Amino acid sequence: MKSETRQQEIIRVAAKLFKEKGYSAVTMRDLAKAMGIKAASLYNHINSKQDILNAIIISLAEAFSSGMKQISESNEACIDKLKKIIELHVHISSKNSYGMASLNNDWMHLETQLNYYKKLRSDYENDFKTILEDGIKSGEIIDAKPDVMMFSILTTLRSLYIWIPKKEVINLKELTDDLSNILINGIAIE
Amino acid sequence: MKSETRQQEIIRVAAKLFKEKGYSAVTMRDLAKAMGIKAASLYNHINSKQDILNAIIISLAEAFSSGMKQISESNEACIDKLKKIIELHVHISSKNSYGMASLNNDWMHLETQLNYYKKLRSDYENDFKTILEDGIKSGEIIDAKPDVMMFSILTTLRSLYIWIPKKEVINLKELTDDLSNILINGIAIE
DNA sequence: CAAGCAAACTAACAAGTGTTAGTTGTGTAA
DNA sequence: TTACACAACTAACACTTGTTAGTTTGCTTG
Repeated sequence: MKSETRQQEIIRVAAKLFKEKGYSAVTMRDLAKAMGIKAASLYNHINSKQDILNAIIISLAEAFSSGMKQISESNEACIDKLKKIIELHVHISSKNSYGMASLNNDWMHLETQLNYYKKLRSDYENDFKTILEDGIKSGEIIDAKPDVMMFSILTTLRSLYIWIPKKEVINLKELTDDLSNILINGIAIE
Repeated sequence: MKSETRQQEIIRVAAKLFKEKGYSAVTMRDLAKAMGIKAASLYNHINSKQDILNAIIISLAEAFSSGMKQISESNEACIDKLKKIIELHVHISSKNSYGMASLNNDWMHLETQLNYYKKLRSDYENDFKTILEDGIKSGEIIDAKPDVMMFSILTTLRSLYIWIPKKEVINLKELTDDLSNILINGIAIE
């Protein structure tokens, strides 16, 4: 059990601050104070503020990509794939709710990695839409506009990072099931 | 037909910039350039950068509050109230998608108005939850956790500002109906 | 003990920040 | 013509920003 390096610690604390105020509003002096050191000392462990953002966002984006790859390549029914996607979001968002804030709100401040991030995101969305389209063809889901369905489900999942930490106790399996039920079957009786 | 004042124009252009990069990353010189003037000239029309943010956010938050007041005080069925809420979000988000970005992402940069904003938001969410609870009691909607249902619906509605401008052409009535159907009845067959 | 190294420090920089003061030009009303 | 308000300007301010250079501290290992 190797413990966290100082660099990982800085990135973790940075993600927390970025969630509260956004990347641009957090200064290196803010981050240093939260770490209990001086701003200049941060540079013994990281190369730049920008690199911190890269580390936070890209690792998360890649986690979603590889999760989606596994799901989309499986032979499960469309509805089951959707449940797996919900599970993926709940899982990642609960483990790293701070980083998820940057992924959602600060991706536009990426520089060298911006195009890579955009590619990962659009691939993800295309896979998602394909799953829905397959479900419509196979008669598993209603014949509504796939992009409206995707928008509705995906924005809910993308906002989990705001909501999960607000719950005092949280049973992730239960949350996944509740969300699956609501997102897939709706909230109306009949 | 009184046309836009210079102040309103500045606020409108600011909202557009805030949507792209967030409040903190937009400088007064950025805003001035977008207006075709020098930064100092902005102060002939506005008091401070902070005041611009206040103007954008508070007017929107109040629009939602008064919309919700009308809906929650009506005698309609719960499901119909929900449809009205969806309509409210579609309507405001389509009219002011730039400002909605600030409302969602930059509210924490409010200063004097922060507590007022938070009050409006929590009142709004309480009214929303009450509508859901009433719907459960009256047997209109399923007996699932009201906060999970609210989270799911509300985060979708709060993200409309990202999505609406991406559609080339958009029929707002159609979008409202599609969203109502998906959010209320789900996407599964049966 | 000596050497080495990781990780903190102080001091400083050049650039960028929101904002103010005072000035200039332009169109309109007296 | 004069007067005046409006809306732009230039110049500057005090402060904050990310980052670098060079130095010190204290542990670990030969």
